[in-house]
Amino acid sequence: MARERTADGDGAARRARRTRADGSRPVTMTDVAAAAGVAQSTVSRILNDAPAPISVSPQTRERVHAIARELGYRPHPIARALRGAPTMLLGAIVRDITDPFFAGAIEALSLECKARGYSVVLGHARAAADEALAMTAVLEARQCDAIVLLGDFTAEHRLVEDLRQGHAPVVGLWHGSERDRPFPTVGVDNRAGVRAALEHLMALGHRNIAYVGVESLGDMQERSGAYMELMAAAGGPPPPGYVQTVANTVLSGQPALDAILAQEPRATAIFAATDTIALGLLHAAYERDLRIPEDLSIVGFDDLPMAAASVPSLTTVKMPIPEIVARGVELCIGERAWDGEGAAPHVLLAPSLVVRRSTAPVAAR
Amino acid sequence: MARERTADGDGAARRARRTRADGSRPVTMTDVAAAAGVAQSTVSRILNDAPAPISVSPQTRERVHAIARELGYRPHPIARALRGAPTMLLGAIVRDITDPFFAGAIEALSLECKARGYSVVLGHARAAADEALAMTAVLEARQCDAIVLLGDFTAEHRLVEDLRQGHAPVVGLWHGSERDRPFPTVGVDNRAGVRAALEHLMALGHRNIAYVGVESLGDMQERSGAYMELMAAAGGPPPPGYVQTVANTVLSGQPALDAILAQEPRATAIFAATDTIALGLLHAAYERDLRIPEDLSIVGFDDLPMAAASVPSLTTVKMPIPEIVARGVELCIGERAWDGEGAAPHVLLAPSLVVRRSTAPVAAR
DNA sequence: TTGTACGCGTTATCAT
DNA sequence: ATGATAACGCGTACAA
Repeated sequence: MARERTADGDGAARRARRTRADGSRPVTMTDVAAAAGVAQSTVSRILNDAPAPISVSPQTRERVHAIARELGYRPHPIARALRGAPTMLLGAIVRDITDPFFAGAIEALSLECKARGYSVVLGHARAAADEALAMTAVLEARQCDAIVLLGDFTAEHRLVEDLRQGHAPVVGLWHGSERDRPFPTVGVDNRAGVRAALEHLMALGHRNIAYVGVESLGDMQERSGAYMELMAAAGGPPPPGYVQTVANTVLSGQPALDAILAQEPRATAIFAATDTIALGLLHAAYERDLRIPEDLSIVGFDDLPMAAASVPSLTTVKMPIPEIVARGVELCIGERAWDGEGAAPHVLLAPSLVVRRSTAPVAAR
Repeated sequence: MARERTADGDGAARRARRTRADGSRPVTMTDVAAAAGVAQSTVSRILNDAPAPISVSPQTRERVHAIARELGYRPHPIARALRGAPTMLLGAIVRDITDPFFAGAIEALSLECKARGYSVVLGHARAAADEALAMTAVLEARQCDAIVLLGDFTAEHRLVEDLRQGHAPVVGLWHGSERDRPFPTVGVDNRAGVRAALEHLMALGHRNIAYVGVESLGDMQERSGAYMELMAAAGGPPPPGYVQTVANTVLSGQPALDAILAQEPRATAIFAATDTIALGLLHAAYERDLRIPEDLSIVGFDDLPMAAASVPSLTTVKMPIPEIVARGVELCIGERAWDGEGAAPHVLLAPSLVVRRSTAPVAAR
């Protein structure tokens, strides 16, 4: 019942916020002022290092500082925020926290924010039904100074619409390449990445290159599109069975591999849309007693940390995560954030190929 | 310069908070009240579903609701919070976001919080020097209703002290098993996990079981302690070279493996303190042309998602992450949160062994 | 050099 | 059934 829930939450919070073990309550500026025998405004000025016309008696200044320390005064960020100060909070809405790729992105985001004195608030919008919650929980919150979208949310019209009506700057990372962007966007040049991967395989003599894609928008669609185009340009389009589309899980490796190997001519290499898929393929191949790279070459995309330590280590397209995150953060809370004038910027960063041990020249038959 | 930084942040925030593309400002209750021709307090009551003696004219109620919707009114969480409402924010301080284990924990935490209507604020305290920052950034913030420590922070005295002086309930997950806990703690029964792993190996005939530990406190120390004890109890203590202590990275696998294999009698199995280490060992063994599990059995700890998809899949001790997180959350923001009376609860959950394909009977010589 | 007073957007307690 | 009003903790013009 709504009533009960409210009462409960309120009570718990009140207890948490206003009392502690010894029954005391948080020390406010007023408390410090009273103890020091000065006005609250004086305390405010002293503790904030006198912004405007510097003027404080060294004596009272020292006294106030001492008392504040002694009383264990701590500023109340919420009161500050209410006054218009930045909350130093950056909201991150991520489609799937489970995805190790986004885990890495969150890590990078957290680091970048930390360097700027910001903290990260996490939110999800996994299922479509969750839009509302994500919206009300994090976004509706004008308590974030800015919001970063991690992944492609172009299909979440409601969320995007809500965001643009909000009052915080928004930036989308890996948010696909739609035409009319309501906010700045930073992503990777998928086409360049796919080209690098395919050229690498072709230089090794591979012609029968299959593809395992992921059922999603944005990046994933761009990658499969680039694969189709580049394959068509280099000797004709691949047979239909060469293209598999699966969920982005390591477990998808097995069915995808089975389907591809059932196809003639037999593929000598597989390009996976993500490292997660590629690692799943490695595992599936092992379970089938297929040797990598002797019997089959595999290339991934992302360069997850695990890609360097798999068996065998994975040749992959390295995603410039830190750079993308840095650009994105700069665009929403940086000194040169987008001012909302004109078209929203769309930054595309270049990936690079990392050759490891999951690829080899095509076997002489 | 402090001055410049303040001015900058303030300006950006003011711009972000108070204006948007069309130059308008957020719609407040006062705005709605004015438009509806009623008092602001009336709007408050209506929009909050009349907490006390229910009494609102259906007409005005409907009108206010309509106008609020039309104007796009959204409550201001900060103002609410200032009034004592819970922020519905839970602070998570994690030692190392890079660690996939904690990434999984954060995921679980995020899910658990979401179910309760909370959002997660991320903070780190990687290096000791960062304590202060973590403190001021997230904690100093009474803006969190509660704080969850992810990992062992017993050595961070300053942080812990700061926390206990704070006004938000704190709970430590995987926080080690020190004596005097200033706050509730939830963790895993490391000894039981180690025992399960070693008994599994011994049942397979292994006697020469080496150990790769991680240089850290809490859980890691408990695991190495349990290993030493259990080995001693089952046939005498292992030779010194059998115990390696490394950083918790996949890259640590190679040096650890080299060191262990240089030891006589040659180990037939290795127990790794974490899956990250175990996966690194898998990789290192592959690079050395060692077959797993034929030449060497390997057991990990944690059961990371990747453990099921490695080559070969990894036998490991499954960490009950969701359960631990759920208990922890319950202890700080749940209905039955610790009331601060008496000793802080210390909950220990049991892990379970997951047998996969990285372990096999010791080879007949 | 320091104190007074007001407002940020809410909620809650009085009156009416 | 609804309107005025006082906090919440802080920053800051303005007055002294």
